[in-house]
Amino acid sequence: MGTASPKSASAVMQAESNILAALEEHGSRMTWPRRQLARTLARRTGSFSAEEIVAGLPTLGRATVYRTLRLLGEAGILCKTTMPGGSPRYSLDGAHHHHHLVCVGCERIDEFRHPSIERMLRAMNAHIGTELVGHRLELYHRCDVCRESGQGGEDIHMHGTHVHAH
Amino acid sequence: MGTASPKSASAVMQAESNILAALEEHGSRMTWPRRQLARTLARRTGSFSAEEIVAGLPTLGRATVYRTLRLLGEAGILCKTTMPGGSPRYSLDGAHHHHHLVCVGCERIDEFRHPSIERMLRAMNAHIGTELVGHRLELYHRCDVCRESGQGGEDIHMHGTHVHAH
DNA sequence: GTACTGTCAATACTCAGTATCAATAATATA
DNA sequence: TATATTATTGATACTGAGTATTGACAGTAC
Repeated sequence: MGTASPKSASAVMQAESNILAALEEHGSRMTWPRRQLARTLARRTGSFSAEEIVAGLPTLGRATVYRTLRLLGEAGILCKTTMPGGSPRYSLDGAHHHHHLVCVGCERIDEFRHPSIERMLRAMNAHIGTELVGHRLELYHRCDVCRESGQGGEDIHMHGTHVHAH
Repeated sequence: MGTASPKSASAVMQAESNILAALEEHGSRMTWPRRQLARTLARRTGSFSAEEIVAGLPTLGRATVYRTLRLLGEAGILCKTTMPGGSPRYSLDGAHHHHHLVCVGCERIDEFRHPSIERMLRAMNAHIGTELVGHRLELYHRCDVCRESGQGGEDIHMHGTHVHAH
């Protein structure tokens, strides 16, 4: 389900131009702060918090970082996901419609698609009598790396956040 | 899918003793603030925010309200759900394992279960190679009442929050 | 009734953003 | 190229949703 190793130089460049292209298509101006952000995000693997990005780019204003992250979300190239405990994490998006597989150990976020999900949604659409307008689905797991190394304690509090344990 | 009308007196009493029983079973002391909270929550229909409850019980401290809501979550009788825009809503829980159907108009939250969901989860468990530890699934819709009355604009921003439009 | 310990209210704090706004920079146009 | 237009920026203050702390107090066990 993808590697945990750092991105190759070409993958980083690819990611960077994807981000810039998304901004372009979204009709946004190409500014120095946005280029900085694109460079920084393109290098990242896994997920990250907004504050990590803020801290890594001290020359940019907090508001600018948050604004641009929102922009990239609207441009469809960045996703905001919620950890079981409730804290938000961002990750770069690849494909179109997908859901997130979140490791509760290392907070790595992978995308997945599966026909069983679409099938389930169709069944639900028929089951409830009304017009479905959206859905949110996240699966939490412990990835191979984390299981082997014992990362990410068992004491994930999932209560009160409507995350169901299996 | 349930009525939007206020609860009957007996339903309120039932809900209230359910809450108190859950606290009891959870090993918590029976105090005046908790009884107040139980009374208040039992009367509510639909979903509510923590601050609504705080405002409605000015004799209780903010922290007490939040603590007790968390407690009730742990006791398995209250669920915290997230609206598409990200704001949290609480609702009293009935059955055991269920998911939430959230109306984006009136913020009413209903519970549902459906075999297609469990089937989907089993399929996903087989599909990904790792140990699933939890999931979060919410379906957003516009309920009949809201559709007829045109409640809840079309301008629900779902971007950047990883809520997928249908 | 006394001790023990859970719970309380008040307060200050954190985290994750958003609103405001004057200054500035990117693009469009002449 | 110069100028006009408008988007964007960074600083700052603010909000919403909670959590941590603490000394006072109240439930329960004995």
